Amino acid sequence: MSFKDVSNKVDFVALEQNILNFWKETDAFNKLRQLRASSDKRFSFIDGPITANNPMGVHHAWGRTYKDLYQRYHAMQGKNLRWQNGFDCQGLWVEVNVEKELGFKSKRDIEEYGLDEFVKLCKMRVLTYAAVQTEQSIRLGYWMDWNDPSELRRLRDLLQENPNQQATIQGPNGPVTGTVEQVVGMLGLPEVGGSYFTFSDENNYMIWKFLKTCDENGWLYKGRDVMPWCARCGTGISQHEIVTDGYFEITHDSVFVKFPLLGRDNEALLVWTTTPWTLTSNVAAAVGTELDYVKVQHEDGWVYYLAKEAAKNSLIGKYEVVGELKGEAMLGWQYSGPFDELDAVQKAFAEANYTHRVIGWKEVGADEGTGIVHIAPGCGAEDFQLSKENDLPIVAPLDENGIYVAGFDWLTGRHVQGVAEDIFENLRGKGNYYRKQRYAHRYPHCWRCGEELVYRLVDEWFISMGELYDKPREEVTAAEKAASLRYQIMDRVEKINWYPGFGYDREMDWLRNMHDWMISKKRYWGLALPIWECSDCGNFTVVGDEQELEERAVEGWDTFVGHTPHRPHIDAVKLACPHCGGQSERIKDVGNPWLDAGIVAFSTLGYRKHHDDLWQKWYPADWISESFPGQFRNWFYSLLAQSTVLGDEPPFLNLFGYSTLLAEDGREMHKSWGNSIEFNEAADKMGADTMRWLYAGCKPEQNLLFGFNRGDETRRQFLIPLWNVYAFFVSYATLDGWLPNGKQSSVNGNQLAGNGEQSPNPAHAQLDRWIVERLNETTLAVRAALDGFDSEKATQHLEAMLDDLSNWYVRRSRRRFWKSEADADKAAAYATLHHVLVEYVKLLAPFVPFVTEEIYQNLVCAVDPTAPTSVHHCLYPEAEADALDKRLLAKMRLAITTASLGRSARGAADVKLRQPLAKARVNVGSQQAQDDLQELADVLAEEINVKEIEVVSEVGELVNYKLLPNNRLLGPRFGKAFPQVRNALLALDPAEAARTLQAGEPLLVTVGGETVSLNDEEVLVQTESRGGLAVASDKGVTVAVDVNLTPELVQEGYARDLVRAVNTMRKDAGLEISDRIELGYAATGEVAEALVNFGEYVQGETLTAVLHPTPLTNPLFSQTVKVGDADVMLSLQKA
RNA sequence: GGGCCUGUAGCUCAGCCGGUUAGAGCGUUCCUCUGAUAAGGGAGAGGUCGUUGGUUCGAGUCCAACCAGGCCCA
Repeated sequence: MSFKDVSNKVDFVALEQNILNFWKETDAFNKLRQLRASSDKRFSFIDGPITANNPMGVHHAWGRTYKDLYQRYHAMQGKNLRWQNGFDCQGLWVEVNVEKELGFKSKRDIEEYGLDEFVKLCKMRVLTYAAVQTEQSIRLGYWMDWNDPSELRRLRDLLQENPNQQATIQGPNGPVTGTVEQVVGMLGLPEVGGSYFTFSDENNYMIWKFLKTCDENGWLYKGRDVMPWCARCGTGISQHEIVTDGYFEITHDSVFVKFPLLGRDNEALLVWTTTPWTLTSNVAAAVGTELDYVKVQHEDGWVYYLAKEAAKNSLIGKYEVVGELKGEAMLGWQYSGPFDELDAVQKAFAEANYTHRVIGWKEVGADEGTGIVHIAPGCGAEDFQLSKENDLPIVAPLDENGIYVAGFDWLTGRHVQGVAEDIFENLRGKGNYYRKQRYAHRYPHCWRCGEELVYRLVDEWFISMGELYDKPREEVTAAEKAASLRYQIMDRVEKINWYPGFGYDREMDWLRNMHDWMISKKRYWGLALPIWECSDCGNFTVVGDEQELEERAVEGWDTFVGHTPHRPHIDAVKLACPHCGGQSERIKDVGNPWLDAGIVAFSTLGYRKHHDDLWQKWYPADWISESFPGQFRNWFYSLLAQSTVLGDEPPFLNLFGYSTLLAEDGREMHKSWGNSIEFNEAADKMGADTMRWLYAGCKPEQNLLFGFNRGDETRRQFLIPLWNVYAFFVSYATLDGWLPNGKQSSVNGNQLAGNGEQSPNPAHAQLDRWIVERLNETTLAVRAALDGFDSEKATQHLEAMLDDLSNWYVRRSRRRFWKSEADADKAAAYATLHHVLVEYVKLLAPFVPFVTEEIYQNLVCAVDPTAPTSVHHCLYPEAEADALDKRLLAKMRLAITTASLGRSARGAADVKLRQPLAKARVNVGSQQAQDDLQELADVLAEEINVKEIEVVSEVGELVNYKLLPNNRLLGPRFGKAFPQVRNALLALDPAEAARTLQAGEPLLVTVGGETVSLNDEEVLVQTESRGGLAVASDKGVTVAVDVNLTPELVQEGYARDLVRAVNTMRKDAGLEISDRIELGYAATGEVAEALVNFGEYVQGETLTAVLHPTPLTNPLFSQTVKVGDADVMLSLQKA
């Protein structure tokens, strides 16, 4: 048994591939599940489903790093987990892509193609990308209960062949059989295992149950509203979906139009609109009742009315103001509309017995347009609202494809996009046209296909969110709350911890502002809304599950049975109307996809069938995590809303959110901008561990700038130093045949004396104890950070630990590993470094699962067959906070600071570190610190390369003393008199005052005739270097080095230069670290003397068996190097 | 229009309950160390802390207004 050799050159990407194979071969993930399955400690995580519609991106990898990190962390605490990933499957996202693949332009294409086949293609696309995303997630090192990707592809192919053929898949408790369609509909069920899919029967039927409950509470209704509408997708876009991404700045032709007033010759309202197509549906003109209007006589012969402030920007040509009036005076004025000749207009007006008139509206302003607003209740949300308040008729011009319906004469059959010019022409012909104007504004677009949205009058289905009461929340009564879902959700939000905290405010803000939830979509691929509407009486009824459907079906059940609850098969089922007995048909709409995602806290836990053993056990989730943007109104909201309807507990207890991933240039990633990085590319070039460490270490609430430069930096800063420490350990341990637990291989027969963990050298024993204390300190800090979902802080502690391990512990201990004697000191060094590395790697395992597995396999498994087979099966290290040796930690920190200052002081004097110096003087404030430094003097001497360290309480000529008031104490004590105290203090002689305070006596100063006493805590005594040469100070420590060189010191410096040169030559000559050499040289003067006086030292440091004062005759390697001012010829060969 | 967030070095960001001379990383210049080093260390240059007021003995930090940018909602 021995450690595997480790190269200090490492290819992390290749390493990760090996580890992936290792996990696969050893079935490491399933072993972990088994190890934890019977634990009564649990960590319940519910995955927010990823849309299985495209390969995943590096932004998904960010989120998945958090998900994997915290799941692994909790698994390492012995907890049982669910390990279930989720795929979001239904909705327009998928439809749009399938349409694109088929080259479809409109909904009609889909209907002609056939719903059955279209829906099948949607399912197939989901399976395709679920397989891809599964593979990518595995590559990231994300441990989940993954489906075999090839099995998903097999199901997809079978589905394509024939959905009705029989298929069998292996579940955890045996095979599951059914038609392919049925089997696909069962994915994610407990008896099938693997990821959940929101297109599953269980997910859909669970939503039915939810909707039925809503209906029973009276919260489900059909509403008529004017909504943003995508004419291409043929569907309404709900408030939840209008995201700012959908708003683009574009320029439209806006138009000024005359509305001639009835009974006033050549007098007209001047009206402005940015949507000329809506003029066909004009019903009223709105004015601000308090706004000032003017009547102007224009040179064109017309008299116009418009807002006073708007006149200058609206009118062209010469005009004269002939009157002023308030908007209120215009109320009720009648005018002839711009398209009164259209049948649709005449019919609507006749039915309502109405003529165009002026109404008042408080929102009207004069900043834009003319201060008279064209109102078309069939074409605008606010217009529609006004029509209800003012009892106006409605003219709705567009069908669902954006085509003018019958009754609009020459416009009928034309598409809304592209009629603007013809409308202008028509208005010109009728004399209503005034002028047009290019107008740039932010206009909503379809978030999926990019088409400009229009506003259209539609029937849609809504869940009522309840009234928003005009009073503080705490005053809302129980009865009011019972009637308002909004407030019930808010109560759940209170019970949740939001990370970061502003998440709470965002969610509450959304809940206060949200409208009723529009849940219908006039599309094909999605939840079949379980609403059956009677064609006779118009009443609707909601079906709560598949049994109820079967019981109530009066027709079409045979057509449907055996299929998943999707269109078109579900549409075949007819029910009897419970009100009139007539026939009810399912409404054609499908559901909003956030219903699909929001129900998973119930559907994936078998709420309907495994209520006690699964749902009770895992609900609510301990933790969920998603990217912030959008989710407050989407997933977080839908989870909350649905769980509130169905139960009393919040669906999750802790929510962790993170921001948006951007490219390294700070912009969004776009393929066309060339700044986009695909996940596979990042994994292949950067490596998963690098990516994960980068993600884990960033600030989640801030946007993350991601790219290869940052990846390189991360690798360089963390992974490579980690690897170097590991490679260092293994190369020396192998050389010495050292094994943990006192085991000893006989690789080279170099027996280590003693198995004890304690070095007989007190300084070394202390160093060993220190690094173990640092490990314990880090363990406590990392646990605390991760318990609060703060991986950023955790990585900071872990990086600081590695820095101490690499740049202090190993550097300070190197010689213990080099030396040829195998003694107890060396054994202690090995035992300590091995222990610290192994435990440190366990701390790191949830963050960087690959490299830690590699190191663990070698440091532990290679030499201990009884150890857990994977680092991820281990328990997370623990430490006792009370047992920490804080004294030791502070002491070593002081030494590290002091050494750093020593190097800095040398740098200031421009004396390189290899040149030994006679003395360094160190000053620190407290007696304790002085004692500590005295004890560590040998260490410091070596670090700073001086012969002697003198710890002094004063460094007189080297530093200036400076007195500063301790503002924190003296500010509050003296208040307004503080500046006087401060001045009095500054007037004292600093050196003398310092001596007084150091003697433990108070400092007396006179302020305004009064003597006040200041103690040593109230006055800060600082030393600062005087004039800088060879002195450095920081944090109350001052180090001064003596730069006087004696000939002997110079020679010793030369000797060290020579050692360095020879060792570089050894390396260049390709020698092993342990090879012994003969060394020849040609040198004169001081260098030659150095080689005589320090020959033994040079030989020892370079493993030189024989030193020849002449060049070798047949050297393996030779070189001339510069030492001091002289050239020295060096040659070496193997001894 | 309302709400939230941000503004600190060339870039990315720290900066606690207000308290001493505002820090780090990257980049850059110079120096240095290295038989674990694709590393590491030291130093230099680089700042009207968005602007203007206010509170205070004292403001990067608290308050107000404004400017600029972002997000959310109208």
